[in-house]
Amino acid sequence: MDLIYYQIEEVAQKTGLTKRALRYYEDMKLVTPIRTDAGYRLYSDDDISEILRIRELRDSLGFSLNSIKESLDLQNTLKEILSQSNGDPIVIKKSIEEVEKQIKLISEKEIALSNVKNKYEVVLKQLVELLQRCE
Amino acid sequence: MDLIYYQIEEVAQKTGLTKRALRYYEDMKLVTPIRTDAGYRLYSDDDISEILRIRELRDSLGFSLNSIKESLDLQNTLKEILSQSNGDPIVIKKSIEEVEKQIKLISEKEIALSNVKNKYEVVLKQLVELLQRCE
DNA sequence: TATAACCTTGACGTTAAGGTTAAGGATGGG
DNA sequence: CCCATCCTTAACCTTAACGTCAAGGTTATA
Repeated sequence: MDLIYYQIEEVAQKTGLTKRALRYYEDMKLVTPIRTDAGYRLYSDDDISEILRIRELRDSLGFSLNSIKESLDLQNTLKEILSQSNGDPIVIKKSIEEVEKQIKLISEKEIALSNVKNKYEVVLKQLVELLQRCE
Repeated sequence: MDLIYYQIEEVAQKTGLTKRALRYYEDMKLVTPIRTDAGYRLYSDDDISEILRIRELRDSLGFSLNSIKESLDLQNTLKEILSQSNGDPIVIKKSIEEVEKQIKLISEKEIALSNVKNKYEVVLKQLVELLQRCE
């Protein structure tokens, strides 16, 4: 079974990004589709799910493309480390620290988010009560 | 007891923003410190906590200053609505919808965040195991 | 009263993340 | 073979969120 590839226009539709953004992401080395002999970009399904993950990080979490790249790079080195079933303990410890730092960062964001959410939920409750008294 | 006011430099230190950013936020009408006769900005403690909230929204959640402004404006109109103990039911219903929309948006972000966090936690666990086997 | 250390408003520069337009090659159908 | 419809790179434009002077007013201190 050979792989299916998509041209840029189709990928744009599938991911909700523009063609310009897809090309820009390639410049940033966030995705690297293969090319036809004529130079056309060909995206695999893996490329597309990668792009969707990037989109989620960008849209939902407001990460910059640079920090997204760092995050993806980190995940790749982690994969490498984990694939070799025994590696340098020093490298592993460093990676653990890195990952813990990321998790901590995310936890902070989670707290900030839930604060904002709580605030809105309090107001929502008050509004609903007010509406009931009005009717 | 009269209020305490701070000049811009001190506010910059207290909030971790630059003076330029503070002036820019005033241009954006995110904060409006009072002025001395000579035109110096004077920030109150309330101004400072407002600025800290803005910072949190910007840093942790990646909101644009525009959407932060919209959010703050919404909260102000909500306060007004809630202060008048009976208002126009139509207005109230609209506000409820607005708030529900915001909460939904935040929930989406929360899910996205926890997905990313989970991914990292799985990797972290694997790394810790790998380290133990190495030692 | 002079001088340093604040503050002010411009005004132009910068970076990220694309939008837009131009000029030209590839490809598929009639 | 030709035309429409894809694709390519290159180059310049745009917006947000400031950074960075520059020129000048204010205030505290020696």
